[in-house]
Amino acid sequence: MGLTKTDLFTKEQNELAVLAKSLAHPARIAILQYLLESNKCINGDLVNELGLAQATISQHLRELKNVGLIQGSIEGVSMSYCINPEKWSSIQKLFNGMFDKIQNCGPGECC
Amino acid sequence: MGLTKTDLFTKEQNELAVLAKSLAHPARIAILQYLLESNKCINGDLVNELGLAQATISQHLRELKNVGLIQGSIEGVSMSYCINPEKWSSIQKLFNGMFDKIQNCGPGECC
DNA sequence: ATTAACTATCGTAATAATACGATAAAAAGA
DNA sequence: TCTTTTTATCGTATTATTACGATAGTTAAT
Repeated sequence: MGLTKTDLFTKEQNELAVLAKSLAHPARIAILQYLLESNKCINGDLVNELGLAQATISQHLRELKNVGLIQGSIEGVSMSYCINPEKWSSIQKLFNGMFDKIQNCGPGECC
Repeated sequence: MGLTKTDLFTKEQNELAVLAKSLAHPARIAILQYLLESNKCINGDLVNELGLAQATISQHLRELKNVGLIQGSIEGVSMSYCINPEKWSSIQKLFNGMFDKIQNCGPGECC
């Protein structure tokens, strides 16, 4: 046990969950917000900004990169990260596709 | 270690992360989608629908209830759950507040 | 009063996530 | 070449999540 039973769910449900998980930590939210403000950032910036250890920041950056929300390119001795605009737009559509499904209830239909 | 350092982040960052975490499991996505379709549901419906044990479903329902995304009312012997429309709308605004912050980059500004 | 139906909680095993020190690796500059 | 700067990865301790059986509690029906 303790293992998510992925095969019980649809592809969309798993995809939404994986993307939500990538946002499910305040450090990763902070990284994304920093990127949205500055357009690019390097690991070292974030170490100063967030107050977490360099190894921890690198780990969070990798998770965001794994789901495709950010991308990185080598810039001399450092690494430049930025938002992947296509993926960013697609995650927004995916979430809103769910959010928009709300319907108002008839009498006695809701709780 | 292993403990998220909540105090390093803003209230908004922590709030976004907590809400994202509540969506970070396919079973909870499935529960919400089922609620969006049917307007209400009971634990037993979901046990049949999802194929997880009753105790597991109940645990997921509790997490969604804890963040306020759903609410429940007693209906005879069973429990009727439904989406909390106010919270649903507020989470959508919160996420879109972040999603919408993307800006297009000038030349050489991105990676 | 007993039974049936349904849900919540407890206890617990298995797995995942978080954080960081230590170390490796790669590029730039002295 | 050697040092400096920067990032990634490994190893690991701690905490959190997931899943489920067992059990208790509640309401409705018999």
